[in-house]
Amino acid sequence: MSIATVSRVLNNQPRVAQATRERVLHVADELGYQPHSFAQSLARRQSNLISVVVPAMTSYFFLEVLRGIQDSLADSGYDIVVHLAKARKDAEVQFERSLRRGRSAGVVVISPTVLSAIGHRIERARTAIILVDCKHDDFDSITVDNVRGGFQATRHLVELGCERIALVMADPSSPPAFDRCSGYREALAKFDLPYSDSLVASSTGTDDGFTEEGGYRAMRKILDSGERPDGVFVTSDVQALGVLRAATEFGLSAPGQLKVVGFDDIPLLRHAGITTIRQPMYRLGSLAGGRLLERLADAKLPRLHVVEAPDLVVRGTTSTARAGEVEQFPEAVSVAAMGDH
Amino acid sequence: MSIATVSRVLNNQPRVAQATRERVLHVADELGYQPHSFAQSLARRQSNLISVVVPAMTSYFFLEVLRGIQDSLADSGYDIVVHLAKARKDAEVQFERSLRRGRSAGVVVISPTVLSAIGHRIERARTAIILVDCKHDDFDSITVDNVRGGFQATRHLVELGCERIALVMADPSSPPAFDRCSGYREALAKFDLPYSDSLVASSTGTDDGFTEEGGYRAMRKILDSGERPDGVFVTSDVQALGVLRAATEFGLSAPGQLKVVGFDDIPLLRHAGITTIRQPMYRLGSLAGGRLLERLADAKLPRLHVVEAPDLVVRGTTSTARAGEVEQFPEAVSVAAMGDH
DNA sequence: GTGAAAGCGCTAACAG
DNA sequence: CTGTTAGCGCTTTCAC
Repeated sequence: MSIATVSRVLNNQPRVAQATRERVLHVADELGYQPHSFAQSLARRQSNLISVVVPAMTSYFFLEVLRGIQDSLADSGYDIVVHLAKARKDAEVQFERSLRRGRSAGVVVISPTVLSAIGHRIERARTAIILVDCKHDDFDSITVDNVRGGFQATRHLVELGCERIALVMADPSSPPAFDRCSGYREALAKFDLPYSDSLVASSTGTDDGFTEEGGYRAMRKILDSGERPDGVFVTSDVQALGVLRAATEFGLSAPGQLKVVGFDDIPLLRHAGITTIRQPMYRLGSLAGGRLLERLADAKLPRLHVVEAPDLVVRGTTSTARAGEVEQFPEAVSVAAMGDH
Repeated sequence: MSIATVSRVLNNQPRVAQATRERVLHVADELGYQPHSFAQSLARRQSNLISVVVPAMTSYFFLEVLRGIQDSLADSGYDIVVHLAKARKDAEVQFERSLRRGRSAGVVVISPTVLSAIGHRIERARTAIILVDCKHDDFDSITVDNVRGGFQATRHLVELGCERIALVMADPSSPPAFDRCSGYREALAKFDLPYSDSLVASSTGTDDGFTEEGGYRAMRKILDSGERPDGVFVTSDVQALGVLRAATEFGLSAPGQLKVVGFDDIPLLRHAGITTIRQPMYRLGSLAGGRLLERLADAKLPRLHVVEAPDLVVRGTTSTARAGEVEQFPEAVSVAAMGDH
């Protein structure tokens, strides 16, 4: 019984006698033997590690996406190494590390903060790479249609009769925030409502401004300037919390004097009754994991850009009818596959 | 210039001429050379991977703890592999995998769900193991004093004049929930308040009952039975949300007719104004990471059991004074070091 | 100071 | 079907 035979059995290779196979399996089980994955990787010239690079945002978004990735990779034999990138510069370092030193088979990069930091460096990578929540022509990406989300939110406000619709956005350098803003402007244009700079404020700072405090300050800015919007689209639920706080300070309550639409639909915040645009976070993760597996199996696959559609979820901040009950308006998912350039 | 010399330089070993060293460094940098970590691990007979086993709870708790671990390990050269244990049985499998197949240098196991599932199996491990949020004599552990937290919460209610204090707890098989309950009973005893089964309800199900729905159902049960508590301690903020919802349905508002104290102090829920017992989640993680590093450096260290003290944070559900403002009553941290048995 | 050589634990031809 | 023989890329004695 040679070591080679054992290897064959453990890897379910054909040319082994049934008797030998059983004997090996039996002994291996008895000894609690586990192949050394590093040695395997070295000999096979392929890793069983997949890196997930995420920004240090303490957000629920990351958690859900990670869950999706993890689930989709559960039976694949790959283990997941998480690289939390604290700062922007850190993201670059983390990425390089995960790519080279860690010898991952593939990498999932979540969120645009990271992408913009990595920039061109990302291009020369030979590993399988999937982008989540950010887009780049050279890599597969799984994103949410933020423009459409912004449009839906704004349209909802228009349909409710709002005529002075404000926008509280996060740091404009964050692609999702920027895109949601674009949707807002598109909707205004489509419904013949004027765009006014004084109705728009962006919150910056920690987590690209996706914070309660950021939302609060941005809304204060608008209100302090004397503007009195009758509706406001906020680029995240967390910020919407701050917007509501600012509104309350000015004696404005939702949905009466001010209708508010957020973005994300964070489960933990459902009780707050914020009308919002739901992102399929878990799904983004599982799609990314699935695609990574496909690409790992065939590196020559054409680039795939999946764009998931967000849903409007109506709650208390825009509607008094059946308060507490969740109405949904799911829309179809659009997938765009494009060949290489 | 041999491969051995290069290895020496890259590992900062002494016996190398300065000139050679610089030349190697220069070329390495130019080529963007990165040592293959698997090969290193194999040759050195030691891993650079640390496994973190977490329950699949979609909770903020895990995220914060992970952040703490990650930060404390940032400059150590270790990478983190995350093992999400979906089900209880899964936890065991994940653990075995992380321990053997993955050849981790060390493991951090978060949360008791996982521990109870692993049980005795964990004992024969030779790897460095740190437990977070659960305790076992054979391993280092970092926990929060849940009994004390439960006591503090209940005492706070007593001091506010409550005489019929209810308890809404999660699945009693969850150690944290159980301990918080113990603290509740201790406080009742100390302040000469009778304990009544009809004032206690536990929520079970998903995530060990640490859910909004779980809290809602448990509170409904108490209220439906005709009990009219004037205060309630809930074993988590998420559950407290459900408790408040149930109370509202019965026309009880906080803090007027019913004072509510939760547990956790989840940042995302601060706006809800729930008085709560704060857990230092991030700190648990960074302590765990730090301790792991210590143990990795010296396996013969005596067992260390760190018990962090939680803090009472008074908010709107128990106080009308200065609503919105956060008062804190931090208490000292207690650390208990015990030798091996 | 530096190089040659022997593995680390496993896989993958290549013979038998 | 099974054993032998090379490595995978790096570290580490042990000579020189």
